[in-house]
Amino acid sequence: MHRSHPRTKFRSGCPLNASVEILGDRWSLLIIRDMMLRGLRSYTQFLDSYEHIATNILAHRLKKLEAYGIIATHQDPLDGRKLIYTLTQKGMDLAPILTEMVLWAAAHEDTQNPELIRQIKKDKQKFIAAVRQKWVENSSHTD
Amino acid sequence: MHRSHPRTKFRSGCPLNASVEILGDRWSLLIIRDMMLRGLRSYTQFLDSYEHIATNILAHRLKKLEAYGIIATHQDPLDGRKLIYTLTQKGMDLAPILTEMVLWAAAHEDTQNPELIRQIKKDKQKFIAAVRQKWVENSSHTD
DNA sequence: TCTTTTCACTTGCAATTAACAAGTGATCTG
DNA sequence: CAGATCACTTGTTAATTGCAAGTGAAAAGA
Repeated sequence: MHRSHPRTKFRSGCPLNASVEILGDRWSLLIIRDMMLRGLRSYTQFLDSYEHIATNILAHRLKKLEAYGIIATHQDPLDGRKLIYTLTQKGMDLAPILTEMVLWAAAHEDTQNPELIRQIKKDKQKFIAAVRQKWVENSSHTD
Repeated sequence: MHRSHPRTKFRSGCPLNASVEILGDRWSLLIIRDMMLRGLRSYTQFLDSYEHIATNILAHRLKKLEAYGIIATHQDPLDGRKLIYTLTQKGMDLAPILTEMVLWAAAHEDTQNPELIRQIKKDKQKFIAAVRQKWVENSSHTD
């Protein structure tokens, strides 16, 4: 493991295509949401999240996200069984994408969490800054 | 066809989850990019695009995007064989998401199209406004 | 007019990926 | 030291994707 980068090249050089190849599936962004907005950090926490990802898919996605440098894995110093997953800087830089995706769905689909939407609409940049600040405070970013 | 909405409900009420369920695959956003940034409007044009989508997948994606109200389909008045695919307002509202995805990949992956990236970085809002203006001018939005 | 080409697909099949259920080994807790 | 918890792995089945070929309607060319 701990490949710094996957071996396959992208289908094209288009930056949007790169994003789609890295993030374009039904689970990756939800794992990142759980880390970024809900502060989740462990395998079982992700398993127990709203949408109920299958355990083998979760394992694969965590490996992929780590391979792309979006998350980092550390051992819990207090519990030898536990692993702690954290967002890297690259992972935190996904905040604007998640934010825009929340706004789009809130505007065009029937969704919940009006408080989150209200907060983002009120001041988008402030929201992103607050999320980033929380990450700076909580993380041991040795990555 | 022409269902106004797919019958299945989302896995959760989270707005990000809705976006992921609608857009989270390896092709949808690329079709939207081709329409939004490259002005493509027909089936064969999408087939011939950079990443070479398979024809059956393209047909499925177009149906899905239409079912979600992201694109609209019209007959070409000058050619009975041709169908013209256009973005709806809901589809145009994806511009900020695409823009942020381009910026993220440009910052963290090895990508091409530096001119596009320069333009977006220079003034993001102006870029989005220009894309939207082009759509207003070119589209027959009877949707 | 009649053949060929273009257009938007569909169909069939193989390969890949996702989802579900159960199990594993290391570690911790009571 | 028994049972629970942790982060997974290992089957197996279902669904999706990708590839190649084909189809029917409409247009263009000879």
